[in-house]
Amino acid sequence: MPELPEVETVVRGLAYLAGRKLRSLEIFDSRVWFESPLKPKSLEGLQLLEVARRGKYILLRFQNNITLIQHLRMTGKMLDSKSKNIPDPVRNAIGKEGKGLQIRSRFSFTDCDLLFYDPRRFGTLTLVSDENRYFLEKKIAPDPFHRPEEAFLCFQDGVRKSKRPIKTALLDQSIIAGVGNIYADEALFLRKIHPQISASRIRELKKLWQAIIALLERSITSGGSSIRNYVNASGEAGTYAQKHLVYGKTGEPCSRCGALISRIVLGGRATHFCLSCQPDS
DNA sequence: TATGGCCTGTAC
DNA sequence: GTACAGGCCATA
Repeated sequence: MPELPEVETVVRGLAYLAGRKLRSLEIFDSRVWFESPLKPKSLEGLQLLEVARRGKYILLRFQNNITLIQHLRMTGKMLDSKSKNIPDPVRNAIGKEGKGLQIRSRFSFTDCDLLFYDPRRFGTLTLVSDENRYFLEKKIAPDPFHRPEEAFLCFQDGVRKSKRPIKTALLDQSIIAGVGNIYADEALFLRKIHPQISASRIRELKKLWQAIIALLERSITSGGSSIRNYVNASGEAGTYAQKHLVYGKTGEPCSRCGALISRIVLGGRATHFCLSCQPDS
């Protein structure tokens, strides 16, 4: 499920689109467009200037200060219709969009088509003329890679004043943008922090921050986690899932001490940790 | 601050 | 059949 490294991989995979003109944007499922203040037509004929990212959001920046903000949520994918290894359901649905199939939207550029494929329909497209206002309203923290100093201060502030379990705080995008369930569990394991400890009690926040950054960087290098159905724009899978130490390892021996990995539910999310390495106090 | 709902494919 | 996957939001 796309967290920051997976989204970054997608963004890099879409960089080749910069400079092209968008002929049309078709929305086949109005659900993905529900919160957009501008109409798809306002993009027609505009040049795509760059593909960027903030946290888990993909930013398609067009002329006239118009930005298409995309969130893949759980199962969203951006696929080039000409790519050879796109999933069969997508290939079979090309040309039949909007007939109950899972292609939710199509971007027609001057010489290629991008398909927004999203079986679970959680993903969103939002067209705005003021990017900053959008993120301000959503309370999304600064991006940890693009604005590291501000992002750390925001993280420090948010963690210090939250009494929620630290795991829950790490999933809060107003505290740190881009961390999801996988990297939250992995980061807490690396720092030997029990996921249920109150956020405000965590010391050495700089070390936790650095562990998260290092983790995200390593995953980006591997092209993302590719757990379940995540793929990049060409339909290729990342390899970082092979390096997970606790996520999805319930009942397996801890790579550090051999104790069995535990699973609890926190904030409604599966949480994996080593009780021996991450003591409860 | 905690919970349920949104969704549908996949694994048991 | 049923449980589960989880990012985010609305609601209490």
